[in-house]
Amino acid sequence: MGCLRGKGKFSDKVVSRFSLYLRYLEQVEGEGVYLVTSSQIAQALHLTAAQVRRDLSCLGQLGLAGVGYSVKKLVSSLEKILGLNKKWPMALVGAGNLGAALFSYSGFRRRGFEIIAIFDKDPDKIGTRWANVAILDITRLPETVKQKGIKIGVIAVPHYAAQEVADRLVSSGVKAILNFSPCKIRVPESVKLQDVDVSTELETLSWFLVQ
Amino acid sequence: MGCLRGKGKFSDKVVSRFSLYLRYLEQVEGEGVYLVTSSQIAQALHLTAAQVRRDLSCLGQLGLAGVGYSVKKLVSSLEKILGLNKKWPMALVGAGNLGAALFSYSGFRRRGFEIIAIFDKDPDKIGTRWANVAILDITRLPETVKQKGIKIGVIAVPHYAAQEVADRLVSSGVKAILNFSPCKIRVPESVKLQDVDVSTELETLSWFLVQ
DNA sequence: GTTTATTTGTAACCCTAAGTGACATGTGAT
DNA sequence: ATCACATGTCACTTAGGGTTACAAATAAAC
Repeated sequence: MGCLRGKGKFSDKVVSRFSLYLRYLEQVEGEGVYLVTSSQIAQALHLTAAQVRRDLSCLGQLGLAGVGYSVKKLVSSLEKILGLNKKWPMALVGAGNLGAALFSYSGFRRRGFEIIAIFDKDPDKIGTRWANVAILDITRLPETVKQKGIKIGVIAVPHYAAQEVADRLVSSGVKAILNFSPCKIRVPESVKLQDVDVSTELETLSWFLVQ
Repeated sequence: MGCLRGKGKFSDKVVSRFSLYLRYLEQVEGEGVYLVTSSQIAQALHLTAAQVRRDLSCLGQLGLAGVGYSVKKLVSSLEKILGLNKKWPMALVGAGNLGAALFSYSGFRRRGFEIIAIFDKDPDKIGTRWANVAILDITRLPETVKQKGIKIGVIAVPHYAAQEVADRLVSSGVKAILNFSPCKIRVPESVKLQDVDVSTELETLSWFLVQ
């Protein structure tokens, strides 16, 4: 099939491998490596060389036949296609245990992802602060999202509230949602939804163990 | 294809839908519903009725033609097949930010999953406690895992340490691993590995937004 | 008792997407 | 000029998931 050159939609699988390639390449770049071959990448990530080449061909003609790929070129191409050369302010909805966990996890920030607004509907929480981010009433979501140009929403509320929160986020203009609540929510085609369902992952493990 | 009856390995997709079915069924059970049809389940979870039936047929002949399924029966069958009628003590490796987030997230405990041992290699952390779980030196992992019969390990260390931690967990007798580090680790066939790669999920969102 | 309206369980089929193999093309070294 | 090597891509294979369709089973209606 190959990938449509330039712009276009490749599958989520390919995109998530981009993410892996980038991490590997940044690592070897840190070790002073300037050139890699598809086989080296493949071996490190447990893939086949052909697959690596086909994935990377989506980025354009970056490789040099008989030589390999410039690490620097690959890194910058991947960062660009993944949008990691930008800042991504995010809105977190749900200031419970899980929300706190996500907020305190600094792994986000490394790549330009930062929670700059927090919403809840518990009056006890509203008005308090985490670090220097105020927890606002959920009704303030639309204005805040619009004013700060937030494009990514993070849902960390109980399952019964998840769909309603998603609807609010969408109608406020959010274009991508990371959903940590353990339920299937519905969003329009134009909005990208990504689920992180740790409960289900754990239950899959548990299932495996009782077999 | 269908599912091998009684015991056997169905695909991860099916198992993760089991998890969804169970959540839905527990919800309607709480609303006092005793009987559901495959179409009702399908509608609630945005699936087709045929798929629901085929999934549920993996559990045995639980439905009654012309009537539907007993909610109670389904719930107990699903809990049994998912191993949720058991306690699952877990070992957490990595007492950093992410580890703390996971530990404090109480969503785990609801289903019998509980972190009862924490390991790190930072001398400043070793010896301190979170709630009433002591943080132990990573070298104490094998004995603890064996002694407490831990079957599930949770990896929350930086990527460069992940493979080594996985190897330690495996050689200590852990049979299932939940990996939060953003890298592909290798484990033997006999060990079940589940990845939760939030960074990659975020980067997928970011990619979508720049398209 | 018979018929009708449902609903399950499953066999057969379809179909897409994902990965692999293979090869022509291009590159640098000898 | 030749050789060894690596890329980019076409075509093929494959596996797996999902859907359609239907026979068997059940309950209600008449």
